[in-house]
Amino acid sequence: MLDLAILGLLFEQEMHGYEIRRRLRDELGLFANISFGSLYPALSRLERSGAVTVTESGGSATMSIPATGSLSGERAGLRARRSGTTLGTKRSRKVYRITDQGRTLFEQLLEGEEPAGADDARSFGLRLAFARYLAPSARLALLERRRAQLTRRLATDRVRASGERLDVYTRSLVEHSTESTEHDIEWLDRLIEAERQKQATARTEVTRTSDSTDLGDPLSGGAMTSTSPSGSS
Amino acid sequence: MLDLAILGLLFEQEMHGYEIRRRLRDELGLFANISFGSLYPALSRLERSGAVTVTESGGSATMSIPATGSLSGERAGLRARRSGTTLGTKRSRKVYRITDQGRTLFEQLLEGEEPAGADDARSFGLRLAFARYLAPSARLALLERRRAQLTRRLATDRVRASGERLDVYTRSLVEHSTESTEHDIEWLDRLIEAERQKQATARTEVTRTSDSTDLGDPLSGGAMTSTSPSGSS
DNA sequence: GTTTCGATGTATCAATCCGATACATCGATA
DNA sequence: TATCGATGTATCGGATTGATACATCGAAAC
Repeated sequence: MLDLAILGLLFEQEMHGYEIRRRLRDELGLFANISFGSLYPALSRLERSGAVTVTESGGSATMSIPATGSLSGERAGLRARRSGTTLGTKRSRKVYRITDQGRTLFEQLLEGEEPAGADDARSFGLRLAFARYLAPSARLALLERRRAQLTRRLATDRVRASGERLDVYTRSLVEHSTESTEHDIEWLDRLIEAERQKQATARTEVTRTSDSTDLGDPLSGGAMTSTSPSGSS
Repeated sequence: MLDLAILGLLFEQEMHGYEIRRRLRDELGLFANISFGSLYPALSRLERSGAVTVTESGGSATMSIPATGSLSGERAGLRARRSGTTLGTKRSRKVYRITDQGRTLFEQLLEGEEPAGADDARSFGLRLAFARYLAPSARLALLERRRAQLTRRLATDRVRASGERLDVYTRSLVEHSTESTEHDIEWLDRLIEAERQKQATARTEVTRTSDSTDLGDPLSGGAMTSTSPSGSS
């Protein structure tokens, strides 16, 4: 979940941890205040699995990681920075760069089924924020999966609202929740419609190209059309 | 967080774990599918802290807990039920009952400051679902705290929306999020207005009673007026 | 000039929550 | 009588949070 967000940000440019947090907060809006207690362990996970590489910025040249500990000793890195790397350059920071393996993982996570669980809104919002990396058909599938999910929720919400034994506040809560879900579905319908439109015009313009199936490289198709703002809202 | 939900449900009647989950899902709607991996540990916590007492239903009389382990051995309870309590009565279930200490804790949690963090919507929704247990002034304060919270969010969202460098999908996401927040604020304004109205009429009807400050027993005042539905939505 | 303060930057910890899984019983239906 | 789904309690690993710690840098205050 958080891995997807990190890889998505690193997809276009390398970054250090603090900036990942900042851009998650300022640009995405999801993860209003992502905790460092999740961010740094997530970066460690991704590094261990080979999805990203880390470069210790603090020297002048592109020196590789000084191999001292790096994850064996918890506070070893701190000592090392205090004693050795205080050569008056810049502040010590770790710059993360995505690998080819990381790109593959990113695409798998992005296309994979989203969890139906508690914070589905976050999960969907995150995927939508990176929807430009999806193939048009996968993008449409994402929107329609979300629509179906909200429709199911609406059904159960209506059942709950018809359950009489609710006090004023709980009832207002359920009713407002229902309205919000309806609002979300209308928004999704607009997105789906715009997406269908875009795909139709793209098909007639190109007439016929490498369009057989949506498999293969999920990039190329989606990233190109993302810079053409046509819709209104 | 979950403790508040559990204590709120147990406030009116005793229940066993499975039913707590069911009512959390069917009535509140929050905690769409609360996990047993959080529910049972939470019940254990509450029992350890003395907020609830547990009664092993499975015998005919109101026998107390058989004192065997109860939390020393992890799988001891399972063995005990298999060997000893298979006396052909009912299914083994643990009925939880709130204590006076638990009621005090519930009121503290309900009136306490809600976290400004990630899932503030859940936190607020949960408190609103139990708002009938709050004193009128505390109820109003809850609504206005939430309103201020959403107003702050709206401000940062607008800043984010004015940041140009957003692709189509992210921009749509931010705009929809802003609209939803505005919708929420309008809803809160209706609730606040209704609450003010209710308090005003209550004051003129009673003319003068034990109304000095809202301290003391948070019950009594709130629970009485909850059964008088006057507003529309 | 120096102290203080807030932003930048990395990192850990305890507590909590979730999803998956296991096990067992009950009632109904095949 | 076998099977299946609902009921019921429980644990485990993994992910996330909020709090906290520590350190450096630039600028404003004194």
